[in-house]
Amino acid sequence: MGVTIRQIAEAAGVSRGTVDRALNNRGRIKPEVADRIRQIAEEMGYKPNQLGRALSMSKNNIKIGVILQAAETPFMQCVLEGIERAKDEVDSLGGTVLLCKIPHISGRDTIDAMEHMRSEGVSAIAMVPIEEEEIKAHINLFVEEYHIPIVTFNSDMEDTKRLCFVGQNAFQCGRAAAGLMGELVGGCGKVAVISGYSSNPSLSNRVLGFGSELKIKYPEIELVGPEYCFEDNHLAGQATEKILKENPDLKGIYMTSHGEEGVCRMLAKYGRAGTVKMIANDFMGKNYELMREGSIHFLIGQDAQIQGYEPVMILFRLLFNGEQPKGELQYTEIFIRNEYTIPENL
Amino acid sequence: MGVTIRQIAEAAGVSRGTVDRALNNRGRIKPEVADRIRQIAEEMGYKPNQLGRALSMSKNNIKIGVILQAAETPFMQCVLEGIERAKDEVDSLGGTVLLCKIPHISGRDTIDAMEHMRSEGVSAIAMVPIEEEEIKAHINLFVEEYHIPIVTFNSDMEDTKRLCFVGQNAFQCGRAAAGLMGELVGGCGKVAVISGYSSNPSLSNRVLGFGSELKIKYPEIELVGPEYCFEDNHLAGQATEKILKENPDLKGIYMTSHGEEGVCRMLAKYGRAGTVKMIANDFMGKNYELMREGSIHFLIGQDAQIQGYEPVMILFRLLFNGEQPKGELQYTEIFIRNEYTIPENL
DNA sequence: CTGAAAGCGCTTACAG
DNA sequence: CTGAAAGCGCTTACAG
Repeated sequence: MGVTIRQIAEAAGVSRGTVDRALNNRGRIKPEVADRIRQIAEEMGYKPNQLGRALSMSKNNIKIGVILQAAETPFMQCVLEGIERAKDEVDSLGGTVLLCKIPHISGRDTIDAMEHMRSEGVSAIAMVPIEEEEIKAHINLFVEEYHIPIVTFNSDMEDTKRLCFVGQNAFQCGRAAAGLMGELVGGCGKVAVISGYSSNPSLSNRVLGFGSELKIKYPEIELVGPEYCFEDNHLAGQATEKILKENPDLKGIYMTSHGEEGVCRMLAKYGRAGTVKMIANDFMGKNYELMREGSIHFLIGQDAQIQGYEPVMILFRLLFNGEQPKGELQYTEIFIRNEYTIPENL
Repeated sequence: MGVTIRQIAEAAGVSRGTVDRALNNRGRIKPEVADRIRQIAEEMGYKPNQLGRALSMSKNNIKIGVILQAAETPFMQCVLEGIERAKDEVDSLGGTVLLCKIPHISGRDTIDAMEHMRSEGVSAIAMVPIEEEEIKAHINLFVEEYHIPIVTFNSDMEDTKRLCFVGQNAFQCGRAAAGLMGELVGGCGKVAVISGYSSNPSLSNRVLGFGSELKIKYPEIELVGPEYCFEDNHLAGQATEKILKENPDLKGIYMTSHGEEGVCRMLAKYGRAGTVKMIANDFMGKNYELMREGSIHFLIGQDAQIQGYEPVMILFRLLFNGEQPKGELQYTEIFIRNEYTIPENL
């Protein structure tokens, strides 16, 4: 066990309260005394016990709000697991997490949720933002007027006063896919991209990263598409069929969004599953299965749980210890998996 | 804030001590009373506050010993960071971690360290074992006679009474490399393996996994080697030269151990860097650099920090909460990285 | 079998 | 500017 505040108090011949004031710069203490106490603490190798600290501070009840968008999707379900993990941790440290799940995507609901959280007295908010001016203004309002710090996750909102962002670097994700695809097809031939929505910034950035890196590193690869499938298997299948018909010599497909199953089914129908190299995103749905059977060659993914866990913990550490986040952009790791590196518990 | 033991005591009309006895099955309580209290706790949604628990239990001072082997190597330095992280966490929860670094590899020193830890009164040990009968016997002695649970990490010691193992599944790691190599070389041609020591089980398992999976999935690939380089760059270069001379049509090299730089230098000398596809292990030394410059195509690695962190925390959770580890073999994730997925802080 | 009390290390009004 | 005391939620001897 370490040195305690009581031992320092005894060594310095003062009360514990005085030691506390000295060590935590709370003022209302004679500077010389404070200096002397700090020195003694230093000499004795004092390290504050977080347990005592947390228990004693749990009266203050740090309350953190979380707003999740599109909460029904499989990906967000994983993010949710991370949020729950953070919630348990915060709970066990005497804080509270207030969670608001918005089933689909709604700017109106988001603003309502923010206001609700404010009325509940949260001291900070972690949220998935939406590209709307009103939301942007609201984030700035909360941060500047109400002094409620905000962390964005999953999607960023760059030109706001948000504290930081936790999520994937989608452009880099696309580049990683390009690096893989280039090697898979031997650096030449036709490669197609199928994406979800042209309006979704994450997906667009994957497309952009993929295309630009192919052009730089594998100039002999010809890019087909992007086609859009609206994250729908049937439409993804149709897009695949169209691509296959127009490009019988197709060597690879990069799928930025959901709809993988539709693509694989169509490839199978044309007897091309496994020979057309396929790279997809995220470790959800049937993706592992499709990889095991050889239709998908690589999966690129993110640790969805971390996206839920970190934003909450960043805010907790800020409120509890005054610890600032490490950086404004906290990109999650980009995982590459092949059929041999599928985690066992799935 | 959650429900407290005091609220339950009031609701049940008993003392807090009685609630504690009921909820933690400490006995010395009338069964009916215990049942009723448990039911009330359930109804009120009681979740014990870890903070109060930990603070109160910090009198007992849980002490965990860690024995690190070959502590001077870069890999173990990363493992060490994980140990330090766990140590901080354990400290802040009122426990103690006693660390013993053995600079090289020594069975004698390992046993001395174990005895030292016992004399210091540790309640559990996390250690890197060595393939020696004496160590094996000592592990069993500690577990069975002294009731000091032991977790092995990095290397396992399967036929002992150790609680569990945290580390890489080396065979699977080799298979993952085979899957990558197969795609890199287009499923045919000559591929070589260079390893470190034939006596090291982890390295041998990588070689085995690589070879066996190539045979199954890419029967048209011809395997050259393994050659051994004793983790030395110069010897690795010589091995590479020999392989290149004997196999001018070589398409790929899988390097199971250190010595990557020597291989890459020799490939460059023969003008084959980048065209001979190379896969190496671990995110240390110059590996990222070699990947950025295109000499290494994929790196397979493990989260070294986790190997230090988890064993300590597994033991802490066991001693503090009575929580059993999830399984006997806790394989760390096998990471695949290409030049686009190099973490930013490196 | 049960309760009252002390204690873990820290923070925080309150009194002076 | 400083101290004495109460309290955070739990556990643990001790007394009965």
